Amino acid sequence: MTLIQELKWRGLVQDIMPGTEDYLEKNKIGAYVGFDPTADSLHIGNLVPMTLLKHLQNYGHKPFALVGGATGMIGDPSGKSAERNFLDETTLRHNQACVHAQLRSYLDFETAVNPAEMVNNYDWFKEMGFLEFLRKVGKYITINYMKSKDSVKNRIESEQGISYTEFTYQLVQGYDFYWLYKNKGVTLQMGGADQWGNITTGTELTRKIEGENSDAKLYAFTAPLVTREDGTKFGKTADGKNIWLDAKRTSPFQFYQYWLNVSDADAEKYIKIFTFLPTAEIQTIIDEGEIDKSKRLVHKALASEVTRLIHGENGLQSAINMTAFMFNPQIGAEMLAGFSEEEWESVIENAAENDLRKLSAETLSAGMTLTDFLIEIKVATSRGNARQIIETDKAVSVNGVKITDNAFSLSMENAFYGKYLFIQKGKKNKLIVRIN
RNA sequence: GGGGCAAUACCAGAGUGGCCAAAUGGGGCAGACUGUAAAUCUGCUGGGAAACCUUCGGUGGUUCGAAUCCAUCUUGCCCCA
Repeated sequence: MTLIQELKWRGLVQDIMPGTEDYLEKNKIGAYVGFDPTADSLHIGNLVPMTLLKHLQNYGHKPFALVGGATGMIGDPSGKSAERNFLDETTLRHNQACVHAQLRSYLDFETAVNPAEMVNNYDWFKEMGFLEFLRKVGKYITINYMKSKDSVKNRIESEQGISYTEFTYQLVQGYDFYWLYKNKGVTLQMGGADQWGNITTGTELTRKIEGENSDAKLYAFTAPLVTREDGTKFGKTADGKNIWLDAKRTSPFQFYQYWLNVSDADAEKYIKIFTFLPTAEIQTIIDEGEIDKSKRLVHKALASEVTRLIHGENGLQSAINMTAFMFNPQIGAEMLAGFSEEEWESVIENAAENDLRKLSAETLSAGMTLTDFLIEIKVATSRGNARQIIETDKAVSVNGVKITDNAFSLSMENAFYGKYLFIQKGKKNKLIVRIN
């Protein structure tokens, strides 16, 4: 199987420039994707481009990760309906450094043959003046060409229009490709499907600058945008929060759970896209999963593999331990009572922030009703809501014991070691309250 | 500049003087089933233990009583010039 054949099988190819497949088979080349430094952590929406780079590297090509220090200062109009705000340079610099660090643990920057390399387009744009840009870049591309790109066309036709700055974005990104070609020998650009327009501007620009007769030929392909079967946006929790790669923002446990909870169809799709398991092995897992759906083999393989890729073996182990704790059907009063202080602490260490609450000892030792307690730890939004979940839904358990009386009184007596309370609301919401 | 229409809870959208905390659908939460699924079914979904209080774009009226009527303002849509 050629690299492109495999990537197609995995569902990672949308548009591809003619000749790319052959080219990648016959040469060892440099390939790049760009990352927007809009936050100080990447999120799983960035995982596809990262995956592409890693596949390329595994196949012997040299991956370049471009951090868009310059482009990030402008804003890509692709997929955006409104003009974006600028980021200031300090923030941008900080974000770049963080993104850089995350990529270091994902790609191999150390290997002798084809180490990954990090570049920042701010480095070649910071010295360039406006006149130079117009002469070097703007001269080669017609407005007509630029206008025809979907990202631009949509915005021109929309009421709010598009600023000159965002309109020019594609030239800036296009020049990146040219620059990397000239200075780093990069001949392939990849990205999400929404990047196709910007990418082709780059190949077009290079051809124009180098002249039609030169042998300058750049290649490109894009990956489809990843969707979710349930219609929600990929990479976001139900309440719209991003799933980050930074363990401080999204714990390995939450990360693992995200993958474990995707639909059956998505699990089969994602295991191909996001893991590096050999194709034959993936097929086996899918086939075996089909035999007994309840085992959720595909989900587990997907969640484990991806968590290991991002958080390492330790992160995965912590996620699995935490999962075992939080979703153990046996978990009840007896089991909780058997926990040592060390075990509680280790659970707390692995827990996601969402699953932890803090409460002062004074508040609790004064004694409080379950109703007030639930409001205090933000499990209930009001007293009415608290009564609803306690008495009507009968959904609340304290330390593994179901409580259906909203006047139930809590005090220090209830806390294990005077420090820990375990609260469940329904089947899926479990949290640990740490008294301090 | 002139004329018409609209604004309702998280969203969509009924309600056009009291029976309206406001139909219905979606979403959300919980329960049954299950695989920590999907589909389906059930309950709940402004606050308060309750009396009752706050809510139907803003303000001010009419009325025993207004989301509903009147005036005015704001915003949005449409038509004419």
